[in-house]
Amino acid sequence: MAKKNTLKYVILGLLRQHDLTGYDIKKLFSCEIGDFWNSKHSQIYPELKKLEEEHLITSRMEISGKKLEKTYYMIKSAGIDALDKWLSDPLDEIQPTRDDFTLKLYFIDHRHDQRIKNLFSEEILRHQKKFDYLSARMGELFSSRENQEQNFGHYLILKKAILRENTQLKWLKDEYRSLKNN
Amino acid sequence: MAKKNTLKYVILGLLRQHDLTGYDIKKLFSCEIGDFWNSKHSQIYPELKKLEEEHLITSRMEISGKKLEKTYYMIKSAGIDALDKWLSDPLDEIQPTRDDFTLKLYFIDHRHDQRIKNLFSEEILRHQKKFDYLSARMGELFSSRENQEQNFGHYLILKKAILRENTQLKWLKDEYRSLKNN
DNA sequence: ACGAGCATGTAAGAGGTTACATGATTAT
DNA sequence: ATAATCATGTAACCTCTTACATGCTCGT
Repeated sequence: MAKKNTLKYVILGLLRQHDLTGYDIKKLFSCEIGDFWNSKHSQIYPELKKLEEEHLITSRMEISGKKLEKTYYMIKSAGIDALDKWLSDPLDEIQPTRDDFTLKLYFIDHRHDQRIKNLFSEEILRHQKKFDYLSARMGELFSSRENQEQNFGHYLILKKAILRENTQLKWLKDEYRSLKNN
Repeated sequence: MAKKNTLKYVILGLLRQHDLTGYDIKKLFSCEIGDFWNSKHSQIYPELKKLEEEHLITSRMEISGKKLEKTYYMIKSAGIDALDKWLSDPLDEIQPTRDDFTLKLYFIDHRHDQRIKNLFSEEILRHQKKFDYLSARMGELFSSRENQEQNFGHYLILKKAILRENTQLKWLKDEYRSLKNN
């Protein structure tokens, strides 16, 4: 997973839409963007400084209240170029999921091992929660046809994520049911 | 992704099935296990030594041919205990996919951007290849009911992976078609 | 006044990739 | 013979998480 600096392009992509502070970027990762990317603030702030040194973005200071300094970052044309270049690069190899449900399940050999049922019930809860969240966001963001056209990529990936969760939940529930009928 | 040392448990899980060399483990990551885990040999060999120092595994030497030394690792009972404990631990939070197709798509706003079509056609090829591979493995490994029962977890995760690829491919092809009808 | 959240940063160390390195075996 | 693959290892470097650290603002 190391060595690609994808965070760089995630930041550039977000900054192309709006000027943002590091804190704003962090918050975006806890909403539906969190479905496909996440980074801690301790990684975001240094990366922003690095991008500024590379002249891909600039910053401006704003004072909020009496003295709280907020640093807004803005993309520069070199940043847009770098982003566009990345978007046109061929895709990498598909990465392994590294999902711990799958991993653990793989190492349980016997159908009647109780731990399989435990894994499934935990996994169903996790994915139900995610499915509900994503569905709600779809309603909030893209109930109008206009919004779908305006942020078409975002609309597509949200649709894809919901389909994924839906399919997986259905499968999990089916298998869980047949596990109970031993 | 840092900080969980999942590789440790992957290795323990594999060694519980058979004694293996580091090279064997690496090879397993390029077959269907690669769908959910991968590590380079430069990470595997040191990890094996670390696990041996922790007394979770031991090793034995074998000579292949005239002088090629192969180090087979074997799991110890402390290793089995560690593995079992991990299997019973609650699952982590769902991790973001960090998949670059999704990421790139998110940053393309306009329906008519040519790059969307490029992304989809690349992605379709990637997943078609994966789907074909996984389906073939399913046929090889689990055509008999007996094998399904013997490695039940493996059977389930392979089934899950195939369902995932199938659903995704269908979605990709549908969207691709409607993109072409602008 | 106080607590929740806003806002930004650094340091240490674990996890992971790339590149460098070497030598043996097997199939053609 | 020679190329592909078997087999093992280290060093440098990047990515990412965890933990430590600090101060401000807004709502109640």
